[in-house]
Amino acid sequence: MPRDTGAYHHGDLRAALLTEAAAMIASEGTDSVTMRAIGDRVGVSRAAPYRHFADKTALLVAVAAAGFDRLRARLRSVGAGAPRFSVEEFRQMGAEYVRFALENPAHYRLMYGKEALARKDQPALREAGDALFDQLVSVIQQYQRSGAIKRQDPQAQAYVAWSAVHGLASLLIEGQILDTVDVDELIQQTTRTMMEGMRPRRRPARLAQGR
Amino acid sequence: MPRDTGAYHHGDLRAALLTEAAAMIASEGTDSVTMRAIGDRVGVSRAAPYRHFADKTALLVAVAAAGFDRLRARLRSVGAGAPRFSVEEFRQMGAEYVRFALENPAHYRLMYGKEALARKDQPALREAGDALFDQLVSVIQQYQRSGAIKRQDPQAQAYVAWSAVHGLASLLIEGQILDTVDVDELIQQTTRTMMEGMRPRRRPARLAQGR
DNA sequence: TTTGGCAAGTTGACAGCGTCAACATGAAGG
DNA sequence: CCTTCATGTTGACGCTGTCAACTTGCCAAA
Repeated sequence: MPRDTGAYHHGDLRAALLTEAAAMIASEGTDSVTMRAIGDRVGVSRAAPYRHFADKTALLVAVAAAGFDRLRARLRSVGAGAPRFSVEEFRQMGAEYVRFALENPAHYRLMYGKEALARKDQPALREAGDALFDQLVSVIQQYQRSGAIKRQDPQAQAYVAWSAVHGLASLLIEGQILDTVDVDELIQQTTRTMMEGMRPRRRPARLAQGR
Repeated sequence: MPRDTGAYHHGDLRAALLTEAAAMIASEGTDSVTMRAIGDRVGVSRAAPYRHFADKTALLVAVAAAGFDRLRARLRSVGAGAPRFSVEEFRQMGAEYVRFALENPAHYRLMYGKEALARKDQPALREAGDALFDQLVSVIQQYQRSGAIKRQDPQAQAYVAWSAVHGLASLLIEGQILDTVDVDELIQQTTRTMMEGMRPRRRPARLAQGR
């Protein structure tokens, strides 16, 4: 607190860069993040970030990883209104996922965009993404035990559910869905259809699977 | 064929640029497409493309639009093996959609990437995308008449189905899905779950719609 | 208390990028 | 034959990410 002003060494430049980058992404889009611009905003020269990140991609990857953490935390505190392990509660999680994307479109795009291709090289991003996915798998296992959804490979089921909400989020974010449609309604219908498809069939082996 | 060699005027530069851009995208990714590089490949200077496209984005948008056309044509010729309007036929369309994305990852990414945000300004892209969507809606209407899926707002149902396949395609393309999973199996399960959720309930008004 | 080393920040420079203005060329029609 | 104009070229500009070389100031050892 004392010598912050005019301090030659910044204090915690790494954290400041992450915060500022996230702010710029939210307000002006990822393209607005340049090394010069972010340096100016934080009060530092263009090359200073290279002491903390190997290159611009590494900086963006770190921001993306933080996004996964935020999303995960948000999903964990969902379903307060609905009964535990109810179909409704699971639907609410899906809806919350889509809402996160709609509220943070540029950030969401960054999380799944092509920078993410480096995830194999970027352990931070990989771990953050895996943590989110693992949480989904474990939720699904709980729902299977409660009988709300089919007992199948939970990992595969997680991918299916993830596909549904991620697909809807992407289409909405990228402007592929007509402005005339009611977004909340569409979210409801998507999550409901997905749950309907994952629910156990009434009489398992009657004529469900022909041949 | 006669005066192609050394011709000052190129002949059909616009078409050549589209072809070459698509080739570069497929083999080296969209980032490899620079005005200078594509000019070299086609045998023309860096500024020549500006006689045919307002800027680089316009060129990429045109390539993306061509992608929508290809995808649409491909989907139209699906389901030869399965009975008309069968659940299986519809599933095959979804699977084919995902396969297109897997075979043309960079192109698919371009079609739905941020360049697409300009689609409101780019009539060509908008029309190509809308044409694909309209085709999906009309297919859904046919399936509704045949009784294979629920009779609901076909447009909303189209968005739901689209979300499922687009989401799966995106996750696969961006490397979010573990290498250990069987991709074909996952495609099967995703399309099957989606169809299951869209299928009419056995006794329409028994306890399906609570309240 | 002095001093030496090292992490952290700065500046200058470079190549590559998209793009524009000015210029050149050549095919087509009077 | 000459004019016209779409279509190409070249030079230049500002912006980008990044690196090398330099500077600064904190911290620990003597």
